[in-house]
Amino acid sequence: MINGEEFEKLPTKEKIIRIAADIIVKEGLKKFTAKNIASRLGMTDAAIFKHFATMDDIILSIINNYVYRCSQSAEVGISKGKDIEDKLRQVLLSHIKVLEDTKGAVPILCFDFSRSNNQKFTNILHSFVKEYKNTLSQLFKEGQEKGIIKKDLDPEELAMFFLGSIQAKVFAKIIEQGEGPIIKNPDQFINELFYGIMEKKEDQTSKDENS
Amino acid sequence: MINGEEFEKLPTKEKIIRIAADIIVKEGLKKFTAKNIASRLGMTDAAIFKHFATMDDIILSIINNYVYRCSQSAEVGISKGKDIEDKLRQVLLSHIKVLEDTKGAVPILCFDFSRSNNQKFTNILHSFVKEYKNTLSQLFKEGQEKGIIKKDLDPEELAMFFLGSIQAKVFAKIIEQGEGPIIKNPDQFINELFYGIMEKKEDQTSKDENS
DNA sequence: CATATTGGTTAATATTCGCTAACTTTTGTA
DNA sequence: TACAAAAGTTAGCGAATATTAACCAATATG
Repeated sequence: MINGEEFEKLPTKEKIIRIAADIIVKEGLKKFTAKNIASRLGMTDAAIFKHFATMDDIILSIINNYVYRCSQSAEVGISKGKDIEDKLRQVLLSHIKVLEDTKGAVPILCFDFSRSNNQKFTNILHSFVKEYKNTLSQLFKEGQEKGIIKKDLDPEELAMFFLGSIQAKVFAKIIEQGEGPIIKNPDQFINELFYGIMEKKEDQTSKDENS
Repeated sequence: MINGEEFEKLPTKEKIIRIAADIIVKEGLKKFTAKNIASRLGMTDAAIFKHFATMDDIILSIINNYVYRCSQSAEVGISKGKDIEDKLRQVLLSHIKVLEDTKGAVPILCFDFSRSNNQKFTNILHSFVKEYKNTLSQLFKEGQEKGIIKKDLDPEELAMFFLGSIQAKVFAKIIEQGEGPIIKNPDQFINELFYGIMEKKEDQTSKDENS
């Protein structure tokens, strides 16, 4: 279902979170019910409420869980990177890693809950997107100051373009109901993203962007 | 609500379709109920079933209605365009027009119903995406043959990239809950899409014999 | 004018959902 | 070992949902 051996070892509460996310990702919010979650666990729906007070609490856990991992991955990426371009690359690679790990849950949840009228969810998600956008656009700004990123681009729009491109990949996978990873070749994907925004380096052109 | 004067003149059946689409786009599938639709029309929920046998039939109407417009827009674009690049540009411009007209309904419906387990919906949507993808990738192929599009790019992936980029814009608008158009500057948007894929034109009189 | 159709109502049905209560089993630990 | 807490069960409540039936008013059409 989600992993197999590893999954079985998890405490029920964690299993519920993962199954719930899986249901929302693969079947949509309408199928996110106590009964559906419980049946995948071989339990009755009532047992769910021994672990979560309400169904909304499950959603909150999913959001916090995944949003947290995604935010963390950005910090890790920045600390790992040697220069601006490398930092950006690391942030994106980490992001893609979480993305694959969670099967695209974050963008899908953002999309679904942005349309729910539940203020609690949308607030968390909006501040996540905002924060993440700031992180990226800060890197873009620094890159522009150092002359490696084109100066005529708006950092904020660039950040949304990056987030949007990732969402686009998730979208494509869901539409095509593909089985493999969301982004097949992360390095190539990042190169394509960078292609339009990086200032051309005249010297030492070692272009590895062939497909 | 949707337009005002014009809207009032529509037959109830058409009103139901538009309101239903609006609800799904703005509030998600979970809020798509007979009662919600009816209340916006000042009717009771039972009246809905005088116009549609089942709720699924409403969804089918929405999908067919919007998908048809989207497909048509592609044909119009191709017939309008003078050369490959122009055809592509026209197709995208037409697509964006429908997109704005329907407030992003098509990509959202594709996304939502791809995750519904209703085979009827997904079949229609998948064949739409497939067809639309073919239309675009055919244009890309021709463009590659004529040497105006980079030859190392896979036409099918390119097509999905285009569709994905549009979806990303819809995504961005929903996340940011913006009020204006989904794509503020269509020409600029298309230029950005083209930037990475078009063969650089050094000058008009290149050694290319296809000119 | 007569009347059949259209489009609306209220009331009811079966089903599903979130959630609780009461009870039982499992399990960690004093 | 004793026993309280944790984690399950069944049964059921109240609300919401899709859909239908029975009824009624307007309206198009013969």
